Amino acid sequence: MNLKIAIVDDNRRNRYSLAEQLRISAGIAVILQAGDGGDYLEQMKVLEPEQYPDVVLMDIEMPGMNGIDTVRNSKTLYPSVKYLMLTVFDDDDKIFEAIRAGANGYLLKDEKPMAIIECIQQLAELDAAPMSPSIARKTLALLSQATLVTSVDKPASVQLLSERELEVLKQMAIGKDYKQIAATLFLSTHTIRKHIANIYEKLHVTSKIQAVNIAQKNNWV
Amino acid sequence: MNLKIAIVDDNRRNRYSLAEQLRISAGIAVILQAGDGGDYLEQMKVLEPEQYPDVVLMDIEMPGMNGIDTVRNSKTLYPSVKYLMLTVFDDDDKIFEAIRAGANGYLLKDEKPMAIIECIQQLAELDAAPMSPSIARKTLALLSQATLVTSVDKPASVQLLSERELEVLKQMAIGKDYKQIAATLFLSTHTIRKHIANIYEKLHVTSKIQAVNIAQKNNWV
DNA sequence: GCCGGAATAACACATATGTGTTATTGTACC
DNA sequence: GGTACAATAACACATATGTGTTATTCCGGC
Repeated sequence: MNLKIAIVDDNRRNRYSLAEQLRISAGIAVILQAGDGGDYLEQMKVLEPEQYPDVVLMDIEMPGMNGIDTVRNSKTLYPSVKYLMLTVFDDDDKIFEAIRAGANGYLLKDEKPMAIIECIQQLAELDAAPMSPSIARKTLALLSQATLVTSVDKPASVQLLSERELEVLKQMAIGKDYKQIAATLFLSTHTIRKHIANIYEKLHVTSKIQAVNIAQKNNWV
Repeated sequence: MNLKIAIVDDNRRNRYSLAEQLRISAGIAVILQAGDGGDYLEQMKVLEPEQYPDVVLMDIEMPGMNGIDTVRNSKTLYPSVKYLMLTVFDDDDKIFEAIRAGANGYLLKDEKPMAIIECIQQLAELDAAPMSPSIARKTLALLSQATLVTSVDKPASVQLLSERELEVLKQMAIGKDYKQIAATLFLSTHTIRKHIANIYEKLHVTSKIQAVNIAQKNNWV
């Protein structure tokens, strides 16, 4: 089989011990390690498609680009790569966000190493979706509250703001600062500042909160 | 531990072999067997609460009352009983319906007996939600199409923030800066800054937008 | 090929904001 | 009478933000 695995975690110790365990317990090769999302995407850029990892173990809580944004970004670039989220918390919103972003599985970090290995193999070979049972429970709870929506929407004509500006506005709305938005969208902070300045001019406001308020009132976010 | 298990399946052979496996592999007692939902509910009626099964293995496809309707009906009567659905199909709609009905776990019938036993124990002891990986995958797919309906409610205990802090938060929410809030509330900007710092600490956030987002989500403004 | 606009990027400066610390006052509770 | 706490106020410092200005690249339309 010879699986190719990547590990993204800001804690170097975690990465190494996990990589070591994968190697000795299952002969699985960790072909790429990164300390945050930006780092990971940088390293992916120089790989040929046949070198892509089969499964990426992705920490959620990281400085710089977090695990969820990283999955969202890379799912469009590398749709065949599967992501197994690792987290210390089992926070409802995070789980939902990660799933929407395209995560293929969701494990708690204190899962036994053998269980993690098994999940990696299931994910890679069977196209299954492994979850820690406690995560699965929350997933069910979320689903039972959810209403299936036939993907409605498209308010369409928000031609006032450009696509790019809308993206920036969405990031602002969830409380990110310049640096974080820049990291998420792969732009410089200078560009983000310029976009925001343009947004303010178009909306006739002078601060983040005012802009976000207008966006929310008009259902742009 | 001594778990009490019930099995509901229209195929007598399935019931017996499953019961036998539970008994010899894990010493788990099957205290009740039924061939369909009506049968199951009849038998439950004559039991005292302390005799209720801990976990019920529930087939979905059955003549008479099917597994999903059975769970729906019995969840109101016996809320403490947990249901582990067993099915040969992994049909999307069925999964969603079963979850809404109150199923606590969802396994494919061709799961290895040891895996089923493990799931029963996890469900009973840890209050977890075991799922076959392929079911989990479909669950994720459903969730990613779903829109969370927060079912609102609970303004109630906003004792977290003081009255004064709430006033300040409201002013923040409409886009005022420190000076404007101070002027509106006849306070010094120093005081406003202190209030806001306290608000951040209580809400575990670090910026206006994040604080306002929480306030709006909780209907405080 | 040229033009205009959008997206990108950079620099500089004045303000606003986030954070740590300290202090005074009023008031409710024991 | 003491004390615990909310509200008020102030200071200092490091960052984040708002704003003005300039420049390059890419793309669609004429």
